[in-house]
Amino acid sequence: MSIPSEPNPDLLEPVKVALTPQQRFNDYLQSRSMRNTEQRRSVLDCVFKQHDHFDAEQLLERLPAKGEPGHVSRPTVYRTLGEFVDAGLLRKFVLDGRSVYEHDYGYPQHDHLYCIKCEKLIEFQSEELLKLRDEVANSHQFQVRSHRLIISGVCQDCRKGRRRVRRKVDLI
Amino acid sequence: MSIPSEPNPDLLEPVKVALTPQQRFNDYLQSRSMRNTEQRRSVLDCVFKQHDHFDAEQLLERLPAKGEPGHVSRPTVYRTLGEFVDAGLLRKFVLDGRSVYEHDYGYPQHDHLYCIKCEKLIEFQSEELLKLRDEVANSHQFQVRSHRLIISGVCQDCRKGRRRVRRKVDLI
DNA sequence: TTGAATGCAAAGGATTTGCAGAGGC
DNA sequence: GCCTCTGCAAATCCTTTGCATTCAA
Repeated sequence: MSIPSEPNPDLLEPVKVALTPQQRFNDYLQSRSMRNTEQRRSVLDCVFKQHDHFDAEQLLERLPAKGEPGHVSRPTVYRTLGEFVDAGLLRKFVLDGRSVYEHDYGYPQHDHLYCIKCEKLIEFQSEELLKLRDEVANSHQFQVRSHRLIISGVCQDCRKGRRRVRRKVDLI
Repeated sequence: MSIPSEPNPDLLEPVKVALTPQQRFNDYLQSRSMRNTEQRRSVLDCVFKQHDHFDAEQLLERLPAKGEPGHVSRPTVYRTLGEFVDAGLLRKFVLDGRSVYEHDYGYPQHDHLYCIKCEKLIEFQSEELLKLRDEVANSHQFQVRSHRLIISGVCQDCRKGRRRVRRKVDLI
């Protein structure tokens, strides 16, 4: 399953979708006469096995090691992640100099709080923000395609916990 | 002068500040026993001569060429930009894989519309956004340090003008 | 069979670093 | 004079690319 069934207060409600990510990706491949390879299947399974944010490096560590079945090389991981973004399965954004990916398909639009101490990403949804975004765009005759809001600061846990680590430069 | 005096509808109203960027940077240097070098002066003048967004490459092109007085090497430009960010003179954010800088000192908080066609950045201010940001943070017991909102799309000029260029991946 | 996909090694672009010499204070 | 700064060259990090080989359809 692609969507965790355990209730988790940190996760937003999944959106109802007709197809599994696998089925949707198959459609995407067929529509472009691309091939359903073992590597693409392996990466897709790995990506949708857990719901979290990850970068290419983390995905590589999570995939089977070299020599194991299901192993995928670094260039292919990068290529495949780009395909998932194109296919609408993943969204990509940049944090601290590297690309971070998150589930898009079957998951609602949202934005993030980013803890500069523990680097945790906390998701939140805001209708109001969308309205505000569209109003601003309208007033500039600007046609919106997407937006990205990241609020940086210190999360609840890190405020309570050990002393705060000060960084020289914000990461966003 | 650091703040342009010509009225420009695309610029927000400058904030009243007691010191010039030069004076403020001198204070910063002295407070850290850092030195007021010709290179730092040259970069500072260049950066505050015009109000716009720029990256390290563009700044290098704008600075005097190698051999000319006021020339600054690439590593020093990078080092100096970091100091300006620390000193609160500049803000930095990442767009399309490179770091972009803009005036912070003497300039009000704002966010951006980003045209994915002509790569223009349009500034806007929204009290409402700040309120919304603080509400969201509050509800997560999150201590805000900063935020970054970029709305991507197509600007007025590019909508009217020539046909739109489609990109494979959004840049934010 | 045949074009698409993979893995390797190598390139790429932006940024950073080690270090010897230059230069503020 | 001391200690910071600079410039150079080289390294680093993340990501992409060229190309011969492998493989799905």
